[in-house]
Amino acid sequence: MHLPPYIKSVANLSDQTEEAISAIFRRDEYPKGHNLYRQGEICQHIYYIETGLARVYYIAENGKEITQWFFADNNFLTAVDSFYHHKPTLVYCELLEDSVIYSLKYSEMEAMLNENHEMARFAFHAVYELAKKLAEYMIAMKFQSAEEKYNALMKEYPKIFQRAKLGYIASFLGITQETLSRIRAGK
Amino acid sequence: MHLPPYIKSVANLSDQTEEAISAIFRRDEYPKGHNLYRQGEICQHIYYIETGLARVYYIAENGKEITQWFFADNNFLTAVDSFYHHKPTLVYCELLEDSVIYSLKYSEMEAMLNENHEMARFAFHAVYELAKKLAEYMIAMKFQSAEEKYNALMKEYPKIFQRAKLGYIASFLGITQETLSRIRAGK
DNA sequence: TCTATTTTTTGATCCAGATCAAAAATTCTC
DNA sequence: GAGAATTTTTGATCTGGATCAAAAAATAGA
Repeated sequence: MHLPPYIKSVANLSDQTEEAISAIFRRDEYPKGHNLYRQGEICQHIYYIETGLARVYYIAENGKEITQWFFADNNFLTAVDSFYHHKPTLVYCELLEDSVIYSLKYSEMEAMLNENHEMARFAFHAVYELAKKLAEYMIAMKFQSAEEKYNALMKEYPKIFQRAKLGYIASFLGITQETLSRIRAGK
Repeated sequence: MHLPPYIKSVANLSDQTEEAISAIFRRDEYPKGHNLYRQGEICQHIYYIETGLARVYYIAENGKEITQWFFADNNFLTAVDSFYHHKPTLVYCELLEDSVIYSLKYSEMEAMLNENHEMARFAFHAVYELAKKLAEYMIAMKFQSAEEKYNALMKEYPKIFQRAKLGYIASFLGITQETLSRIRAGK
């Protein structure tokens, strides 16, 4: 993997550390439909999506799949609590496209954390990226009408409609697929 | 400040580092109504609430205050993006009770990050706590009826009704105050 | 290319919760 | 402790979006 340049600079990493971090990431190509992790499993890795699209979802009490969010190219991704505390995760993560995924095992990261403080700074950054995304999403989604949410998503990430199916996007927005379909048709 | 014991152990900090971290936190007592930060400002600190209650909110387009979330005793709190990237924050943070607040300036933390890798691990942990809280909240709030959200909040944090006013709690839950009042009355 | 399967759209109905308005209760302030 | 200000409750009405059902369109498999 090559670390996104802005991380290197913001986290103030030396060339050497960047090299070390890049080296312990493992590169994989997975097909569409592959699960990075499943509910009940312990998520042992932090992932970085070079290309592709992942969907994080959970199963509600009524049995429906509710999309929690999407992660596209150049994003870090993990089941935060599971990863950090080695507890079973509540959510699934499924790839919606053939994807190139870099992964870093927690145990290896921890080992480097102990001997290299720049590595800790990197870890800080990766979790920060997740937290930021969550906070933005929360503000965006609360108290907006279905149509406003749709417009916000279109503005921020119009390609999502070519990359994920309607039902997934609808549950991400917290509305039904039928409503999303109607909004899109402009009625 | 005394660091919560579980952080010391999970983040695997030495007594010495715990001491150092505790030492650079500043202790303040603020009255109810004080703002830890305001929209448009750069949030320069990471806060830890020893006792008290804070409300993070933003102003929607219609001028209404929308509560994003609450932070009570023994929680870390900051405007993630602003803190990390020194950008103006979009939200306000207001104390709803007289509170004892510990704060740590980013610049000081950064300095320690450079000379002490355990400090970086602590920073990682603090941001992790925020991310976890966000993720849990998101799952809890999506696709639940007003009453389910109310029940979930009551279960998780019943004291909130003695500590924050109804309107704040309602906008936290994404419903109106009137609806919350009716649910509470059991109709 | 034809068929089967999945996904999206459209239609009709209905209800949870919003909105607007005003009364009741609680909390400040001097 | 009386009056003012704030907060909560209650009432009446209305609507955005859910639900259920089925047709149309798109995609995939052989």
